[in-house]
Amino acid sequence: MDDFQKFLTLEPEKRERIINAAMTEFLHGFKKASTDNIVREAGISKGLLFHYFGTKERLFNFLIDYAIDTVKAEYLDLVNIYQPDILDSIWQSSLLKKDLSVRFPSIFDFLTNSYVEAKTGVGVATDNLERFTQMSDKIITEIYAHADTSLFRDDIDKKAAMNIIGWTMSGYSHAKIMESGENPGADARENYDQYLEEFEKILGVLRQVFYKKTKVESGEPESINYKLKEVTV
Amino acid sequence: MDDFQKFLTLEPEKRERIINAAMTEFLHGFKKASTDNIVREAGISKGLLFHYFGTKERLFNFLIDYAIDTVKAEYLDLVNIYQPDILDSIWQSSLLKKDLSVRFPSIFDFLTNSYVEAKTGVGVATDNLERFTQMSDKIITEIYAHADTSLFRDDIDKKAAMNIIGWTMSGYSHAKIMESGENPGADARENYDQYLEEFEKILGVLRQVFYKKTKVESGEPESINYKLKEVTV
DNA sequence: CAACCTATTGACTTATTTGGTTAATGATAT
DNA sequence: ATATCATTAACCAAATAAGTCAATAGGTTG
Repeated sequence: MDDFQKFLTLEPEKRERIINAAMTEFLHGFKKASTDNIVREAGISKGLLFHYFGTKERLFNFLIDYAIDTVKAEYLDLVNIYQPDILDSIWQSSLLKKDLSVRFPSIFDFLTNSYVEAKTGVGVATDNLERFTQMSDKIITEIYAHADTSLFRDDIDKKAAMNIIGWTMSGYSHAKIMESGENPGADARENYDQYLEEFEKILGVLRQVFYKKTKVESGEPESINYKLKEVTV
Repeated sequence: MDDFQKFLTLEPEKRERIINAAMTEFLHGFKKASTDNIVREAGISKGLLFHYFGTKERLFNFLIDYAIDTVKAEYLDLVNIYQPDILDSIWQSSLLKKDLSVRFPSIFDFLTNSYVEAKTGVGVATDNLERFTQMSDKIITEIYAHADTSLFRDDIDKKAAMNIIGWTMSGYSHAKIMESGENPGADARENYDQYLEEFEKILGVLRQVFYKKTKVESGEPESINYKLKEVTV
């Protein structure tokens, strides 16, 4: 809404350093966040932060809008909701999410926590968050609605199967993020190959147990005929 | 270690109200926790809190020890690590965890976050947390070590299968906790039946896809021959 | 070099919050 | 009544809060 022109024309590295410092500090609630911590973490002076944003509240509202716009543009809009293979669909969205998390490590948690706080605590920027959450939910719903359930074995509960797949993916991401959080510094890109490799194996097992058997006659069970969408990695 | 006798002989309801208020407030870190918030949430005066615990730091250390002892006595010690059926094992531990979470809603997060903070932040009570975490890890390891992998289908990666099962369980719990958090008040016990029902269905699907087919000739695939351990519900 | 402009600093202010204290009060049993 | 206990709420000095502003750094133009 307002003009944060001066801030937005900063060199991207500095800009995102400030954004990440602020989002991370706001993770534990608006009130508990300290502007002193933000500027220390971002490596800028306090005057500069208030030069750009005026007040702590305007900074917070800017972050909400920025996070929403970013997640929309670089995640929600890129998800292919018409992908009939739910495993491919979730795999693709996990990749997108991971890419975004590398640039903005706190962005998803920031939005989630802010939404929870907005609903329970003091009134901060509720409208945009409410709309955004509804939009996110709708996209997830659509992904599941467009899933081709005929790919699944006939004898299993399809809803339960899709839930299990979803929880497995988020559980795996969560475990991996936890793990990488222990040794910071050159971690993300370093372990990324191993990460993808493991992830694909998990995916293969899910495919193996939930999908109908393909009519491939090759003896190796490893080689299953599917192609993963190539996404910016 | 120290004598918190006076506090521990309080009426249980008041005692646990204070403990829960404090654990919840400490969720976002030792420094950011405010004793004023704790006493307001617990419904006691500030003088009383400091009468019992002396300093904020002693309160925190007490909470760490209390949480560790409680989780050990009411969770870790009750888990049957010799249960060969990993699905039963995880199901049982999920029930125990849920029971403990009803009494102390923040206890697991409190320990997890405090451990993370202890390793990265200022030095607070690192020793006990380190030992406790190692003990927890060891038990999880033992559960998986005692799992009878011959129950699994021969053609799937057993490690991957067990990971998927674990993530599914934690993912389901997490989703349910989120959901129940939205409408507080008489929620836990109310939705508990439905919760168990859904949970059992999920469990059934996992059993269906990961386990070897049992030689039951009954046409209905719903009726699978297993018995869940009865745990205090 | 001088003049100018914008980006940036960090010491500063004022108000609130912090952890912690203490004198007074309420309650209970002898 | 009195002694003993738990409990309170006002209080304190120190720290921290958000926000300000005069001064400076750095670059561009003349």
